[in-house]
Amino acid sequence: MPPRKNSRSHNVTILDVAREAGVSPSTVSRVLNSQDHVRPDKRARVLTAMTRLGYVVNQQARSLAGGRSHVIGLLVHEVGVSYTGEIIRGIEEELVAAQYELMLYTTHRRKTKESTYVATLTRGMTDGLLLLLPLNPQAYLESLHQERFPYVLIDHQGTNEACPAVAATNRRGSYDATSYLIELGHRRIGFITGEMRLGCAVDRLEGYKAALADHGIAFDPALVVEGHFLQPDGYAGANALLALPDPPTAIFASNDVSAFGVMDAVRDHGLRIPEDISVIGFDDIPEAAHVHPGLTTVRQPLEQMGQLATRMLLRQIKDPEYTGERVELPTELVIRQSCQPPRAAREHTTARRRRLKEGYSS
Amino acid sequence: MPPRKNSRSHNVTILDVAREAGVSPSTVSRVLNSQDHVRPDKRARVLTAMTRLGYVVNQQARSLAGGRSHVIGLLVHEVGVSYTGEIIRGIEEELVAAQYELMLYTTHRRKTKESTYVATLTRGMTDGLLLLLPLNPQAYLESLHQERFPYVLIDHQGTNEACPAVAATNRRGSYDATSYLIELGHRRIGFITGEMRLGCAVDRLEGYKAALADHGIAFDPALVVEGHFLQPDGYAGANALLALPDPPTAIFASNDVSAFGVMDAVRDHGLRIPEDISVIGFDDIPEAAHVHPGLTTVRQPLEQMGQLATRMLLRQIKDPEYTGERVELPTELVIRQSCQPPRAAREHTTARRRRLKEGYSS
DNA sequence: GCGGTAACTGGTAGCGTTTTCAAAAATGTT
DNA sequence: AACATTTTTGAAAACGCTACCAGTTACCGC
Repeated sequence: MPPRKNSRSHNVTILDVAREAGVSPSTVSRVLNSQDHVRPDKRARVLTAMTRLGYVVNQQARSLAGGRSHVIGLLVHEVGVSYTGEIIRGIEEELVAAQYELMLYTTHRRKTKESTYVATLTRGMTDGLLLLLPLNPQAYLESLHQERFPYVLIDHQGTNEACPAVAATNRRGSYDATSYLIELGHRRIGFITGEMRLGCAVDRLEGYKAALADHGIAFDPALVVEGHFLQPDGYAGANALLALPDPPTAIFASNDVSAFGVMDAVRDHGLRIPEDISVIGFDDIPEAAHVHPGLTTVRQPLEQMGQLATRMLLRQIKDPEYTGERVELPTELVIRQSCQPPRAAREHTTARRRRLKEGYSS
Repeated sequence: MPPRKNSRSHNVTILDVAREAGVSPSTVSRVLNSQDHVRPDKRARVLTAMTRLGYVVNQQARSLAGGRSHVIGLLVHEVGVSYTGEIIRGIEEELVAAQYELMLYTTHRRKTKESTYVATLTRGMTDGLLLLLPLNPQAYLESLHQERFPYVLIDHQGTNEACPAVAATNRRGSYDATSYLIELGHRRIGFITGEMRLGCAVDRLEGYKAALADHGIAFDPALVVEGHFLQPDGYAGANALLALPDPPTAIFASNDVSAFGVMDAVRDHGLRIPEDISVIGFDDIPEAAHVHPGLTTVRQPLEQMGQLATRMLLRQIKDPEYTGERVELPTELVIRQSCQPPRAAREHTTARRRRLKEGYSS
């Protein structure tokens, strides 16, 4: 007697479909995988039989039999931030079109040996892996590579150029934002870095420096504060910058979330945005448009990045010969209301002094 | 000749482990599933053989053979908001302990017939389903129920009391928050609702009304503005409330995100929080603590809710007899800096008038 | 020591697919 | 009409594991 999974009634299998349609299981399988070499009339018979019986393919069996599992894995550090959400949206869009499912792996929870970890991911469960902004991917990247397991990095500047990856033009975006502030007339521009272990954070700092240099403005290390892409970092950083003897007239935060922290700090000092201090961010997460004043920021095409990465991964899965390359998507300066030219030197200082005093006394 | 999956070398299976350890495949399987009835020495031999060979279990085969798939599905409306993120964190914690994996399904992307959809979910891929704040779950809830497929609702007030679900004491939390404001001395309290198709939003409005009634304050429909849990809703709602001839002295937003919108609007009116207007939220997402002033809010134990739901689901999977019940976790008022007593009537109005004028003129 | 029970162990038949491989049918060619 | 191709088809063997069924061994009380 065949063991039943549960007490549940017998699942309909391709055998049932085959019987119903009067063909062999092989033919049903061929129809399922939309292969050629099936006569149109039989294909139609199979299709109707499938709908009549309410057949649903069993992925487990399919993948065990040597097919693909039709699942890809997403390795992500933190879910629940807009940045991740936007990218996942892009991934899902592409996946649903390709009839693939998404397996979520969060890195912070893992304590097992990396090697085993990758093996687990690799073995059967998924056909490929998307690595979203990994902090230290060297460990598994190597195993992945030598196992020739399909993967794509998202938003990571690998040391290895050969890695299939998609990212945004971080350096360029940062350069543009800084130039924009300079062209508005700002000369002292504060900068709050991101998590400097991440290549994108380094690139953004470099873009800032390059823009300064190209416009003949000396780089002042006092204007750079280290952060980690978090709101409190922006808050603390801005506080430090505003306490400077000669504070900046604009602050560039390495991502929108920390820019929100900056905005809070600026307001806590009794200063107004953009009248007293201009603030600019990076990412263009949805909140940037919802905040008041609207945050001027550098748009990363997050959703598009997710889509592209997924397409690259799926292509790798289909065609083992294809090894994706590194792609950079263009950033774009999104101008909202959080920046304006600084006040003329004299008027500026007096007005700010007055306002600072007011702010502190309240 | 056995067909090879790829050109990859032969995967190590339990047969290899069995040979290496000098036992039968059955014994290896028993060790894998940590069943009893295996002598310690053999178990040890198997374990060492497994590590020596670098064995990794093949989940597909395992589940196909009638075991569990060791995967649960999470049906979620929107990923990338803190609310979801916190809950997922809780889910993951529980899952990693139980050696389960997480499959992510986002609802918005689906256009297929519900019935097929559930069947797909049900068939093989996952052992159970977590439904996070589903908008209209009736469709699949029914099929799920009659298929006796394990599932747990998170943060949803089903019409059916029998549904296994975990939620927070929304009504009570809202009652507490409103009472707190009343006890501070507020009499006119604005309320911004959440998405009213969701039970939790309805409950929160009810809690607000109940607190008002219990304190002998007449309910004024003019003070209630409908929102959908989004930041712009809070902004627009607060603007509407502040434009009232007799504006509220405090605003209660149905979730933190819309409370942030309220804070923006209040500031745009040149008013200060909490001196001129008190603001209170609901959820206690991480940002609530990072914003300035810190947002007083009603804490939902989101992470804990995720954990509990997962535990309930896993228990259902293990024990088909067990049908989870509805559980409500207690909310807690988290007092930060965004509320204070309203100014005494006279001083209050003059001060606000002055400030309003200032705000508008700038 | 002996039957009886309980703890172990191995053999093997599936689970539902895909994938050869070869046979059968259809098509084209002279 | 006979032959050479090319499409279509079906049978059957995996894929790696679990679950059932016997068969072994170990333990216990007499």
